[in-house]
Amino acid sequence: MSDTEKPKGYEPEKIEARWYDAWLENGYFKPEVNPGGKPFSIVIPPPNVTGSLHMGHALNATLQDILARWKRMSGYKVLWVPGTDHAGIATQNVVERELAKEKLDRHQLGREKFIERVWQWRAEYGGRIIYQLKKMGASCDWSRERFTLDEGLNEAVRTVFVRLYEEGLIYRSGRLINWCPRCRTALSDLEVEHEEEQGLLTLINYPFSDRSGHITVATTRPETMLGDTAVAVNPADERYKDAIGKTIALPLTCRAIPVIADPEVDMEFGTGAVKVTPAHDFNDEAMAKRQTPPLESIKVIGADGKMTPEAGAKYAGMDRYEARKAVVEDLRKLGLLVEEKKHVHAIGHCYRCKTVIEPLSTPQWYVKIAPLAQEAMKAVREERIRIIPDSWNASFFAWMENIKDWCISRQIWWGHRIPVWYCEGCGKIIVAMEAPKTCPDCGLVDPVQDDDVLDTWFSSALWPFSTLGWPGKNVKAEDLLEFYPTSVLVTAFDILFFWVARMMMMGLKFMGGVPFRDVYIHALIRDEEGQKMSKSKGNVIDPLIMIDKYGTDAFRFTLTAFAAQGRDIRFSEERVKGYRFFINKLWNATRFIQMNTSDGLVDINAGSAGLPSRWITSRFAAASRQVEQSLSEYRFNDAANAVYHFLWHEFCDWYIEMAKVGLQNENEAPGVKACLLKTLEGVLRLLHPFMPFVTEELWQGLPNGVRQGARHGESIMTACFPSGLHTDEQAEKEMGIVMDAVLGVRNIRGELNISPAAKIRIFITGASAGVVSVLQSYIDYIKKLAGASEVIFQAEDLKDKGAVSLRTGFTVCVPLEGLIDVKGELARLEKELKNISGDLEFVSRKLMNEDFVGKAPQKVVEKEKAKLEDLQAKKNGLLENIGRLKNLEAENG
RNA sequence: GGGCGGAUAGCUCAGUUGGGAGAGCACAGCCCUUACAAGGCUGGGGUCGCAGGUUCGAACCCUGUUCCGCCUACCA
Repeated sequence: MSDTEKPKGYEPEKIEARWYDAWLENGYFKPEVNPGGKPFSIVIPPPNVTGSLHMGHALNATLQDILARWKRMSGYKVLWVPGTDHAGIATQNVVERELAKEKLDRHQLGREKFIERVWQWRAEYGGRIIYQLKKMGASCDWSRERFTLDEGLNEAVRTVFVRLYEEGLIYRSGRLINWCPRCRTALSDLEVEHEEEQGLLTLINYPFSDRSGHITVATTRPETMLGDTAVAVNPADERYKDAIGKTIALPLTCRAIPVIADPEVDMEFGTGAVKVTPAHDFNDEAMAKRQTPPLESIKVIGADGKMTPEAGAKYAGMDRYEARKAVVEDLRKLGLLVEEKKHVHAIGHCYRCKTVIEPLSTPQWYVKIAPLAQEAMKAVREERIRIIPDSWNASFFAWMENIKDWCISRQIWWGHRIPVWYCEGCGKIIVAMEAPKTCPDCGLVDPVQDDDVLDTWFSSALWPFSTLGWPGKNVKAEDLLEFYPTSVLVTAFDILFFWVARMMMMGLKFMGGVPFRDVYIHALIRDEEGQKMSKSKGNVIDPLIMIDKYGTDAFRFTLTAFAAQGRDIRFSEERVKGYRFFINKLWNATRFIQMNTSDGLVDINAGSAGLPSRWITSRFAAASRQVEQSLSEYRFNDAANAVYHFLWHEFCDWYIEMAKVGLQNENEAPGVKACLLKTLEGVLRLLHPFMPFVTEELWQGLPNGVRQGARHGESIMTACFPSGLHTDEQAEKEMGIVMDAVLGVRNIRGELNISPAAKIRIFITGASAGVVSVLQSYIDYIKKLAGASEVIFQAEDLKDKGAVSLRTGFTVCVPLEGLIDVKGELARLEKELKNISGDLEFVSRKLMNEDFVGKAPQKVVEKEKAKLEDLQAKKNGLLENIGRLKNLEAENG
């Protein structure tokens, strides 16, 4: 597009669409674009196939893309592996809901048909989130896209399972697990969400069998009393000393249960006597095991959350909550109910469907986790893995140190089938990569495979190496050699334990080395009130709507500028608007430069660079260093702010304004044009990782020969990232003097409301020869930026009546020939005097303090001394001028 | 119960080895100065939650405390 056609405003929808496909077609997302570079790799946290892009994904993808693009531009061989997660329970739930609409359930359909349905569903809707990631500009290598249920990943899963089993790190147990009666599956500890709820503590009298009275127990779950097999008291509890060993006639049943002693019983809580239901409570189960002989376990609640026949004919078939009411009512009728008091306690819920969890005894597979956790902790302790920000280390270690064995079997159909077979003849358990034809022990044919599938996180734990081809028969195993370990994992803290810790364990175990060097934990995005976004609260902001309204680049930049470490993000649409304006600024700066450089040939190496050009070049160097430094420390917001400030407040506010002067000057113009183009080209490259689309669009519009950063191909994506540039202290110092003079005049204008249209004369006094020489050289710039008709240097003694501004090393005076508002100016100067006097007093008191002068570093003392001098000079100047104005006021009566 | 994080301008937030506090937005004043009014210039505004301590010097380090949020935990 030529500059004459370039619209005045930036219109994202017109330009963002066309670049992504071009990048993709040219293979720029593949590591092969930098064949000789050092590898830099990231695996994406695979979003659920069921999902659609939310704010968390958007932030996550943006940060990864910034790193990927930055490293790619810096010459690294970058691989960003994308993919999705099969999300067992969540996906199965979705498809089951679809079936329900057809008045079907999965059992009617049968396992095979049901799985087919899920794959069908996945084919239809599973691509949505991928499309959305592309819309975000994610530079993933889509040719390497993976799915956690891929053939290759399945091979990895089976391999890991078999090896862990053979090493005794996977075992089967029938102990209590967390059971979701709605999903009808076991859950790991992590998949249970605890929430404080107002409940009831029910006190019940349990009569002794010998009719010698009763013992009162307290419970939050009265219905489980039908499965009680003991009442426990603390052996040290004087109140119940005589009760130990007695027998209780368990109400509503015809069973007798003993009173036992257990040191874990809290004497302070409730009545100090606790009913023991080993089949439905984790504590009670442990207590039952401690007894000799172990207590009996009676299951009164089934997998469906309904009472079993063992609960007694009356209650069998009742829902557990219905049974609770019935039990309490029946006890009341028997006169055994003492009271029900309000009681706040934490209740576990299924993280997928929020149903209250039921501890249930069913055979499940577990990973013996402690040995694996040890290795992961060691890796973090030895800094082979860095967690950033490191405040997460504490949480990580706290969790890892108390970690319990991981229940990995799930009673659902959608997932990796457990590679275990049972011989129906001899009961032999066969764990193998492939289905065995016969039982190795008894020779019976066709052992039956375990019905269950593995926890989704089991396959996710292998993601950093399974996606790269491990164990590698028919996949690109060379990726594994080249890109493992990955460079950094970018994720939010809510899956630190679910996923990150488990990847560490599996990576260390099976690859013999860490899966990633850095873990960058980014913020969670909340709404403007600081609430977690959730569909039920209705406060969800859809990233795609933001993109439609403001463009991907503005949206990405907002997320980046918000992404300070260690803090959650309160998202605000206003900020997105602000950053759209920023892009507009860039757009128009480019427009200006193109308008001024399109007149024939521009020699990019032309001219000797004047002070403003040397200055902006130096500032660009500083900005790019800041960006690079910040990115290397994952300080994304600092990086974004550095480039924002440079582009807007240094390049646009100062340099472009000064360039307008330089362009008028025949001698300077070629150099200024070259500098404008070079700086613009550089800042586009600096900005590209943050806002890929607009930078590509504008960069492509630059004249040939300017795009010097292009490494190969013709895209900013593969151009060099600005690096290793040097600042120019001398230029910055001199420019500082010029800017100081301009700011002085502007201050006077602003404060005295002098119209910008009014051209004024400026006097400069009290300047050293050096300062005069600098100001003299750039007099045209000062005139332009300060709106002056004339700049006059005068030795001393201002006879003109005017407004003054005391600068560092000189004074600016604007004579107003009679138009001056004496009172206004007097007020202005007195305000200034007050400020300066305050500062001066503080500094001089500091310097009079012997301790300060003696103990503070020399550098700090010197700085304070210089400050004192400057303030003193300004104060004197102010006093002098205030005196003159007062005389003037008196003369005028 | 344990742990972590936050409390800084009206709002949202920066503040990286402790050297008298910054940005964006909002606000006020003056300007359509031909890149941009989605803009320019100028300005007002904070006892850095509270109380102690360390230090020549504390938003920053230490102790205590209040409020808010989160994670974690088998007190029935």
